[in-house]
Formats: sequence, structure tokens, C-alpha cells
Amino acid sequence: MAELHEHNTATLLRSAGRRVTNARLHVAHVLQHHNGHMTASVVLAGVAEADAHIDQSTVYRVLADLRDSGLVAESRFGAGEASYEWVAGSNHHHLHCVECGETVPLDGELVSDFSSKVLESHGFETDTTHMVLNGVCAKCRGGSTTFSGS
Amino acid sequence: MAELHEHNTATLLRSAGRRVTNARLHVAHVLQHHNGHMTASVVLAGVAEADAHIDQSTVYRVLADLRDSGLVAESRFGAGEASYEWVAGSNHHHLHCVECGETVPLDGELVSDFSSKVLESHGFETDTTHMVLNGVCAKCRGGSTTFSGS
DNA sequence: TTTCTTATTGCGAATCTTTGCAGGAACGAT
DNA sequence: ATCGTTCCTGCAAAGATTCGCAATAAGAAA
Repeated sequence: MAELHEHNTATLLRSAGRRVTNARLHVAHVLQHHNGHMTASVVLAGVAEADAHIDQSTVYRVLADLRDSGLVAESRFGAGEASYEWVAGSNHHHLHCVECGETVPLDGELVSDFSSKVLESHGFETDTTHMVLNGVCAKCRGGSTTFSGS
Repeated sequence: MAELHEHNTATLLRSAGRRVTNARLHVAHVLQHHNGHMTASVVLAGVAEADAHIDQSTVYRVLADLRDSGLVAESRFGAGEASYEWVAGSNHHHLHCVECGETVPLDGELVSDFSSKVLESHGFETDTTHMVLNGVCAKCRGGSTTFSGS
């Protein structure tokens, strides 16, 4: 099972034109086995635990090129530090509440509709594989709770 | 003129519940007199030139609370370092082309439409005072229609 | 103006992230 | 399996950003 994961990861890396290396597999593994977003320092810790020999600078570099390869999403929730999440190309979006800190998924259709309108009127093709919007959630607004969750 | 600016800035600071201080006026001044986005280090340099006595850590702190006050927008163009821009509450949005690096303004109505749809279906009030979308502009799209990740 | 409260600042040090470079590893070709 | 070309990585050092804390200055109140 871990093997399957690694096989997938290797394939993904290769099709992204990257070499399959120990450091990359470790970073990917840590990200894959953690639910939700992780800050760089958490990733750093996870990788260090798995293989103390991998250097911090390498982890940062790997994170950056996994991001560039589209396998990892890097999000900035407002002021805070960056956080990383394994996405492997899947489209998904977040609404991040600045009051309570919760992050909820955002309907992808709304995003793609918006995206195509932008393309229409500006000729600009937006990269909306992973979008983060800050704001205030239903609960914190105290208003109607029409959101069902998923 | 400079006086007017400073008067405005002071007022804005006060209504944001912040004290009017030398450091804040200097940072604001530097941002106001620069067209477009500036990285932290450029702001740092500008402030240092104006008043060498203001510490770097103070500039970072001021930048952060001007951001929190909504007077300054902090943008992250993809991988690069953060950049800052004096906005003082005005709504405006950017489309940033990852190919040529150009930044063009995005129609605010599209954004507010999108925003109200998100509110409708998720009960989530998005803060879209300053939005940055990455992608590929009309010019750079040229012939190719396919855009793969970032 | 003088006093009082507390947000801000400067300074030094800790922390986080990036960079240059030379040795080592991945992978296609032989 | 070995060779050769490039990509990656570890290491060390530089650079960027944040933090703790005592001293200072802003704004409110008297």
C-alpha cells in the first residue's frame, strides 16, 4: 500500500519531468499522510523524523518544485505562514475564515464559472487549480447557516 | 501636498484604531509615492533613506498592521516574495501573468458577482478588497489553448 | 499642561528561508 | 552493467522575517 503510493508518486514525478529521488518521495509521503494543510515547519519535522539525513534546504527546494509541478498547493491564509497540501492536480478551493480559522471547501463550479467569465472578458486564462479566499464564515457572521458541509 | 497626504494618512490610521507614529507615516509615505507593487526590501530601503533611525523590524511590523488595517494590500505573485501596495480601502484586483510577469487590472464587477454567489451558496462573506489571480494573459496565450498547472 | 495607560519602537537574538557550490545520484544511452 | 550528462542534494553561510523585552511616545483624562 505504501508501495502503491510510492509508485503513484514516482509516476507523477516523472510525468512532471522530475527525477524520482529519496527526498522527494519522503516529502510527498509526509504530505500525503497528513490531512489538510501543513506549514513548512511541520513538513520539515515530518521529513526529519522519517530520514534525519535530509537537509532542510532540500525540503524547501522540494516543496517549491512540487508546487511548480502542480503536485502540491501552497496557500497563504492571510497573514500567516505558507501552508502546503498534496493535491496532485485535483482542483479544489478553500474558504478560510479569518475569525475562527476554519477552512471549508468551496464549490468548484462557482470558481470555474467565474474563471470562464474572466477568460471571456479579459482573454486571460486564470490558473484556478487551488484558490484560497479569506473572509468570514456563516457561523461567525451569526447569520443563516445554509452550508451543509462535505 | 505632502501635508495633505500626511493629513489623510493620519486620519486613516486613526480611524483604523492605530496611533499616528513617525514610523507609520514614513512607511505610508514610501508606499504612496511609489507606483505599483513594492517588495518588502524596497520599502525597507525607502524608509531607511528617509529616516535611517527606523528599525527593520519596525518596518515589517508596520507593514503587517497596515495590511491588517486594510490600508495596504499584500500580494503574493505565485512563488515570488510578497509585495505591498498602498490601497486605503479601495477595491481593486489583479490578473498576474506568470509568463510575461505583467499585471493587469480585473473588472471589479466580475469579482463582486462571484463574491455574492459565494455568499449565497456558502453563507460565506469573502473579503475581496484585493484579489490576485495568476494565469496567462491574452498576449502570451497566443496560439496554444492548453494551460497546464503552474 | 501634567499624568496615566498602553500601543509602539529599537535592539539584539532567534528563527525561518534561500543561495552558491562541489560531490553524489538518477536515468538514458552504450 | 557501465558511462556520461544533468539534475539533485548536503553543507555552510547569507539573507529575510519574527520575537522578547525594556524604554519610549501617543492619545485620553484630569
